[in-house]
Amino acid sequence: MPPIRRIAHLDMDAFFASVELLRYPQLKGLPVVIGGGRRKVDDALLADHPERQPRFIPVADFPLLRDYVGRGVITTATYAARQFGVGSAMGMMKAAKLCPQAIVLPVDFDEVRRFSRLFKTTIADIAPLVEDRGVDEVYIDFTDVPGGHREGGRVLARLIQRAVLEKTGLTCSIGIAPNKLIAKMASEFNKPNGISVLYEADVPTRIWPLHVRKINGIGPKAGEKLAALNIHTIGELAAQDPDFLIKRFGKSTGAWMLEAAWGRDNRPVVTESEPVSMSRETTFDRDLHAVRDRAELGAIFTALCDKLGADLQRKGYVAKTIGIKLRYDDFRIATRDQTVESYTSDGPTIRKIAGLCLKRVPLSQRLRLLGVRASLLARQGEEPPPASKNASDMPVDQVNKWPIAINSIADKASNDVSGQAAPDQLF
DNA sequence: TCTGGGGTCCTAGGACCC
DNA sequence: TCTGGGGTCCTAGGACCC
Repeated sequence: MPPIRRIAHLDMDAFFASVELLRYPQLKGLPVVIGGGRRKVDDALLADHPERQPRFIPVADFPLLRDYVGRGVITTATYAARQFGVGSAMGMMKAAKLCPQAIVLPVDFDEVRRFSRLFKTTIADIAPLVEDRGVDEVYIDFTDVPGGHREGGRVLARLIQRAVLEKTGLTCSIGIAPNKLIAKMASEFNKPNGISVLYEADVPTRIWPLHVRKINGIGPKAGEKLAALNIHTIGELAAQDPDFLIKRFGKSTGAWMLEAAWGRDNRPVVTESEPVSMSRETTFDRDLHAVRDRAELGAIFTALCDKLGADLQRKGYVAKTIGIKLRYDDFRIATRDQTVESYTSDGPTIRKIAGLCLKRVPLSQRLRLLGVRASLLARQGEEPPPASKNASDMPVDQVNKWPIAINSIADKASNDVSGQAAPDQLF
């Protein structure tokens, strides 16, 4: 019989905000939100205080949420700000209404990534099986780590918390359970700077009372659908008949939901994985029109393609499928993909292919966001040989003669903006 | 005055091949 | 000639996560 698994989920506490508090300790305990603008707030602050260090800048000099203008969402809020109902993914303007006195700082991605690497290597030095789950979270397999089972994993978790705090000055919360699914839920039980240990037998008492939305994988849509079926808690979900769930959610989702509700999950902790896609996208300061703002859009488009190419090259990948993503002013999303014969990581080539994608999408409506995506990736120098001969394997310059759709859609778009150039000529 | 940017995975339909 | 599977590749959209 295999030994019981002990899987930990570690979540850094208010990560982005905590990183800023290291730089500005005078803000500790105050409502602070991170997010929004691309403005160099810090540069401006330091310019006003040339002789002083960040930690001596008076609190009164920091920008407030009430004065914030522009688009964007909250990335992280300090616990003091959360008291006011402000939280991750909330629009800045809505947050400003709830907590106008909060201090707002932009995300410093370089700094966040530096601390992310630091806390992850610190953990890996103690327990080597670490799975990356984004910038501020990891799963850790305690099962085969010496001492990993003591007090159900609590001893090792404490050791890791101490090491992370020593190396980074940051706190984290850890849940330890028989699998990733429960560990993820458990890590939220004692936030911040907490540890919680769960066993299989704890599922009915600790997990079943929770709302179904606490299951990692049940989002707004599934949550709503379950609510409409009068299923609110995980325990209520666990009591359902499998056929009932399968009938309403499909074979795989329905079956998975029931397994999840019973706390069953045998996914391994995976330390290495290859990227599936890379992308760059940007939301404009104001909605742009394909024709009327063509120069601005064209420049943004080229810059996105160049950045994507640079990303691919820096990471040593090439791509065979290039795609675009638009978000219209009404928030609808359109995507177009094109797979070409040869792999590329060249900005201008990406731009050429993405330009063809753009011709296949309606452009009469204002745009809020433009994005470029590379997929079907291969490591540079290890590209698999071409497989078959078909239309989508044509060389890039021949793809210009793409037989359908281009003209019909371009015509439609140009009709909508009569008297002006057809959008497809702009890119 | 709504709603960022970077991802993964799944579904479903059509083309094409055997 | 008709019918019918299965498998793979590609594309578009959508749910979900951090």
